[in-house]
Amino acid sequence: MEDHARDLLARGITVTPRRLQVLAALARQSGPRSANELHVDLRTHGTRVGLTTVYRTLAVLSRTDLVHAMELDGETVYLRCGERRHAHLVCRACGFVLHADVARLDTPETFRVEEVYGTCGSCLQESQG
Amino acid sequence: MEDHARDLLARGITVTPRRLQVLAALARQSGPRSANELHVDLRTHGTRVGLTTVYRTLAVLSRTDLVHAMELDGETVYLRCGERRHAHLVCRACGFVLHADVARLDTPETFRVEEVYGTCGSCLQESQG
DNA sequence: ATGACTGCAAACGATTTGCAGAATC
DNA sequence: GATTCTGCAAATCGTTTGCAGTCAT
Repeated sequence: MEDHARDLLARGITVTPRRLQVLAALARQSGPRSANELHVDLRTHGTRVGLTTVYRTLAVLSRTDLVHAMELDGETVYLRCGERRHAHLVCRACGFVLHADVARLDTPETFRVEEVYGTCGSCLQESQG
Repeated sequence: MEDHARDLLARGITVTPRRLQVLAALARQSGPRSANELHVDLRTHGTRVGLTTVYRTLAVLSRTDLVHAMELDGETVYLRCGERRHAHLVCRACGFVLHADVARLDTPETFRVEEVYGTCGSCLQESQG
């Protein structure tokens, strides 16, 4: 909890109860979640907050490296991550996100990788091998 | 034009004027386009067609390797590509799509790459170097 | 005739915005 | 007291669906 406050301060972001609550909600998740899912989680955990505020808070947090926003099945999902620069490998089949150190891909032109979408090993095997 | 018909047949898809027209519209583009942009292009080129049909036709085509659908800025964009298996490197800054042969990325688990989102070389330089 | 293809208008669902009230420094 | 944060309701926008008509086999 206090860690979250420190994280916000370190990035020059005003600390508010909402932001701490949203960070806490994100920390409870095992994978990326949509604004709506986080909203439900927050209310379940006794935080009365509007969906609009959840969106707005996530927007603020996503501008930092604390939270990463990505697209999955046509909706934006958010993942708590922070730490050193890394790329996300997102499996479209199961939604699992792997943090990888592949920050650059050497191709004809250098390309900085942010997210990689595809199918993870387990799902590849399941589907056919 | 005839090529398009052959491509459809080869994939067991009924050949209809609409599908040929949409494939032709895609062939005119230099990069990925949204359903709406393609709709405008079609009407501009004298094809009276409804937006709904454009969506439906793109959905059919996207189920094959002829057309690849991807997400850019919250909307689905479509790219004519076909040919051998390849991954798409999509630059979020300029929308440029690079076809790459990076079909597999060796990470802790094997992962089949479909799209890679990030920033291309030119945009990286522009923003800071 | 039968099943696929098309269009329009309406429905949908995720996200954003306008505005007024509450909280914070 | 000014600025930021918050919530509700309404608006937005891409996309999908219901339904009735058309086309092709």
